[in-house]
Amino acid sequence: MHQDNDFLAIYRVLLDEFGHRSWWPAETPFEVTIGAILTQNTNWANVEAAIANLKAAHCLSAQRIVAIDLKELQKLVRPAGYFRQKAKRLKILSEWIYEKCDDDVNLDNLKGMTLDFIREELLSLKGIGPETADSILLYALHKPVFVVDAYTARILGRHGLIFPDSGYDDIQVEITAHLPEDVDLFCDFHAQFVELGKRFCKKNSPRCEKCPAAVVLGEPDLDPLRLQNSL
DNA sequence: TGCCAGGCCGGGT
DNA sequence: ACCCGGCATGGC
Repeated sequence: MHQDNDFLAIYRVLLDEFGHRSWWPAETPFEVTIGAILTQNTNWANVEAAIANLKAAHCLSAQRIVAIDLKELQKLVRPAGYFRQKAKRLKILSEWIYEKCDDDVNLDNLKGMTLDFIREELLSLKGIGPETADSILLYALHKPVFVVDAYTARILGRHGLIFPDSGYDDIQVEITAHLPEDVDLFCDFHAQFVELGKRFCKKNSPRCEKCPAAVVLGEPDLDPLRLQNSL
């Protein structure tokens, strides 16, 4: 389907194009987890406004999220959209964290647990799916999981590096099978995908003009029928 | 103005 | 096992 080093080749091109992203804007592991919920299907600029509200209300710890009145929490996270759902999801996640962690901001107890255990626990919580769980695992707890998001799937799909009907787990397996298990690489590579997506691979853009990935992958093939036939 | 953004859930086939 | 509607705000 592709050369074994395609993914690393893409990474090198993106790294050269955008530089190290040293990504996920947050000051603490708990703030990462908050952001992972708030950014679900939502522009990061809106998430920033919600986090600023939470910060002003001193709600950037699990204990404070657990304690705050639900209606008040809804008001704080409103700019992030889906505010009723997200307020509930923040409560559920914070209750789980508060029960597991002595330090409800740095989450050191979680860092000592195995990746698979935490992932299963997170996925059992209502409102946490694979991407949110993996974002927490990678960016808050520094566990080696590759985060697959809409940009990643779209970019790889348009370049024919994954099958059109690939699901989240399929894509994750495909990527990690061709990369060294390296937390820093996983962090930066995912950030590069997002940067590339924002600039060149939006949902309804008919063609990725000047897409840097085309240097190693060739021109993107956006015709679904042709793509189907070629696989 | 409508479309999109760093998803996930629940109910129906 | 898929497919789909609902969830919601703010920026271009």
